[in-house]
Amino acid sequence: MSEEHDRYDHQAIESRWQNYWQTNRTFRTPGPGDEGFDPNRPKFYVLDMFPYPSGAGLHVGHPEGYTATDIIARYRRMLGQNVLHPMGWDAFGLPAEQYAVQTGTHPAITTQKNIDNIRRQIRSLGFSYDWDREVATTDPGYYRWTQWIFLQLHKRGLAYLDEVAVNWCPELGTVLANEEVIDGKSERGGHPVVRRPMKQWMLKITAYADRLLKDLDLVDWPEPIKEMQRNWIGRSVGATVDFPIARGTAGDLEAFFASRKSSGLPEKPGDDVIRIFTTRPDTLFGATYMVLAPEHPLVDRITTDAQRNAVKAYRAEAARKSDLQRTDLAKDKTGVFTGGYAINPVNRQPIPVWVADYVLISYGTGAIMAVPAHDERDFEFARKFNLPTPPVVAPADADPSSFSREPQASAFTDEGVAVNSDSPATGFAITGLPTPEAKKKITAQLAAAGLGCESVNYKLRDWLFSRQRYWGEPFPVVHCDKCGPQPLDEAGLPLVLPELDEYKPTGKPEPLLARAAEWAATTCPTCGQPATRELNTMPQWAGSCWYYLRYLDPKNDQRLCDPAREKYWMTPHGVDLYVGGAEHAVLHLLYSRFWHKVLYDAGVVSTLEPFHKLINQGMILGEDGQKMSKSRGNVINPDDIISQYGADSMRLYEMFMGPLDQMKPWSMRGVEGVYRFLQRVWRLVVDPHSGAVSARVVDDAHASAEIEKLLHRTVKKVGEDIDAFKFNTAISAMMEFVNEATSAPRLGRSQAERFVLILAPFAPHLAEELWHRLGRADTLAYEPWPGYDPSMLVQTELELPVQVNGKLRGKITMAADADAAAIEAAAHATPNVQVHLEGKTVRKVVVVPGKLINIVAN
RNA sequence: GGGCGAGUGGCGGAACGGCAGACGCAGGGGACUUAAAAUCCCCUGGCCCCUCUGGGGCCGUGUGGGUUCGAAUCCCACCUCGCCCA
Repeated sequence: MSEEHDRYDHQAIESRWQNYWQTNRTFRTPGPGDEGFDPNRPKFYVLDMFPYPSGAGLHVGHPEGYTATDIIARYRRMLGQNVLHPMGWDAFGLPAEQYAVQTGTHPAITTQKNIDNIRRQIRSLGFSYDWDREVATTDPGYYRWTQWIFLQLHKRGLAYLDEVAVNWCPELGTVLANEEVIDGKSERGGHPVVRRPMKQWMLKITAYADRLLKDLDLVDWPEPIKEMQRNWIGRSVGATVDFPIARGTAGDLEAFFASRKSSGLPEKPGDDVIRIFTTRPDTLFGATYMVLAPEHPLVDRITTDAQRNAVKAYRAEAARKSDLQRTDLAKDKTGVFTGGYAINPVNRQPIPVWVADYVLISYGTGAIMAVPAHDERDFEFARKFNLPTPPVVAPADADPSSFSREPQASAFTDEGVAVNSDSPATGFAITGLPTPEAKKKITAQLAAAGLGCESVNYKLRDWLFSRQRYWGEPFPVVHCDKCGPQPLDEAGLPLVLPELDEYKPTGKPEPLLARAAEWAATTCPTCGQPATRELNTMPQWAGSCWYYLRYLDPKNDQRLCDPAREKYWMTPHGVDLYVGGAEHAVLHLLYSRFWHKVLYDAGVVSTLEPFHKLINQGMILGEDGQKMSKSRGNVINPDDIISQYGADSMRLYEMFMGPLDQMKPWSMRGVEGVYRFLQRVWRLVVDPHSGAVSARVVDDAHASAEIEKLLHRTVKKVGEDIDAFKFNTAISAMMEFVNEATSAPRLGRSQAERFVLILAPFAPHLAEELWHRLGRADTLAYEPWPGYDPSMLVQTELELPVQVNGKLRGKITMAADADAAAIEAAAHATPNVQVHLEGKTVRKVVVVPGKLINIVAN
């Protein structure tokens, strides 16, 4: 009886090779200008969405994407490419600040501690990052350039201060972007949010709406993600139309229309006109009332004294609701009549103006013409408040001349033919025209009268860029009473965050930085007079908008990034592969694309888009099939898995679970399964009794030809599956190889080596160890990927299924190059086939070479 | 309400116009062992039949239709779940 002295010891192996990689800087990646850089190799930039270093550390979801990118990175290094594979920290953010409120610990200290912990966890998984390129958004050497980019935006007129209705969250002590508010509560923490007007920095992302939309065609992203971005941008074509507010005398109105006719449509509508955007100008004759959003500036002016109290109460109530609550179709419409009237420009009819919260100040002009006969929401509203609903569009198959003027039972929202849409008094006339022509004609008539124009509207709003938090990038701006807001000189950056002694939110919408009175007091860079620094900070999105560029040249203190390095790594289409969660489908990816395009216009980057191919990893659920959460107690901690089964098992299991982009539940049994596989690999090469190379590993001259063939097939499949991100089936193929190789008596040394090489991207520690034990001195990280010989893949004999009427009735073994006649003859000779053909006439025989034969008979 | 995606054994999944269930897990049987663990070998979709160390039939990829010699795969409708938008 012999003891096993040298079993698969994942802990020893993994710490040995992690130390080796670190001390030898195995994955240092030289770029242009660096020692050891080889410009002749093709480059590949494979990027993970960098994590927020939370106190809870790594979640099992993180290593899923990181393992996928690491496999790609290691594989492509073996293909001889220069692989850029960096990691960093999205380290500004609220949790560290909230912890500071509770304990008084400076957020920088908490952040550093969390980064150290999560870096340790990531290192323990053996990822091949170039740690020399690590960045943290909280590092002044990093945010100096975030501030610099802000100055470029400002210089281009893309950053401006505006008094806007914001989502103010008293609990968090900050305003939030629309995207950060869900169901009237803050996305983080679920605290109540109210709307209030405040002066804020805005970024003019709308100026890039068209390019952000169009250039989606350039990138290789999952179609649903592109679609979500398209919807978010929400481009729609229609018309802008001005409705004058009803005024004193008929003569005043005449004067208004006459002056519009001569001067044309003004840029700004003026305060006696309600400007609206509509995608259906062809329904103007059906407009029976108008609606202003509660926040609309004309509300006060138009409201009559009799209605003033009701309108005031209504506006207060609306301020407490979120946009979502306000637009929910299922919900009852609410609203209040202002007492005022506007004039429909196409027929000069006065129509009542209401205030209702189903109209959002943030969409279009914040006012609408309501056409209840042809819009669901207007129809519901009109029915509730007994407003008329005359039809002005008939279904295309109806007769327009006899079409009823009676209200219909429901809103007809499709295109059709305009009816009841002529006004001899004004000359507007579109009756009988199909919807597209009607739109065109009435828009042209409006333009001629100076009352409207064709226009494009976006759902996308400008980006609210101020936060009242402490732990974010300070704005490089000074407010001067005389000169207004003045940007700091670029050379003076970074503007470093001041120290605070207290982080608690004040409950007032005053930024926390107001507490740093000494820091805030400065002089105006333009006139030299005393001035105050901008006290807001930037949102967390800022730092993550451009981090992929800093990795290219992380230590440069002269520029954001050296142009030669940018060109080498980003040509021809940016980051080659970007992997992360689908939750960033809209915000991060849209903001990032926006900044990238601005930097492109500024000549800082050379590509139109930052990220070429995008993959979203799916969520990993708990063993109970539920989302992992502390309260459910189903959270899996990567540290536990690594200490018990090892990093290689963790990596392999996460890839074996199923397709990368799908949601899938965790299974401890599954981890044990891949752990057993790795043990089998170990025993295939190493004799566990002696620790020497197994006696099964022999000179190549004595290797099995069958195993050689299987190995070629496996090499081909693993390579192709990696290219297709089908890591689960690549692992299956390697399992099949190991099953066969284990039951074969001999394994050639080069066969063992080649198998170790294809396993290496998946289980790098074990592969390095086996490579070493097979007598190789160096790391295998840069060994060439094994090739395969296509002639080894062809089979001389094939087993072909034989079908009768599409049902499997037998199998025949044929030479691979057998002709159809021979196959047919062999099929007919099969006993079970004869049984099923008995008494039937063969009508047709389908022979698919190399696949099957189907005999059709009746 | 709209858009997109997904429904395959006891479980994760594979196959994506050509032998459904690769690979793994779980389960059953056996070998080794004083015993256990570990390891190795065999079986394993459901129902049924026969002359039973084997062989065969029917059913089966959410439901119902369709296209095709042939459909898990393509088309239409529906159901359920998930995500996004309203």
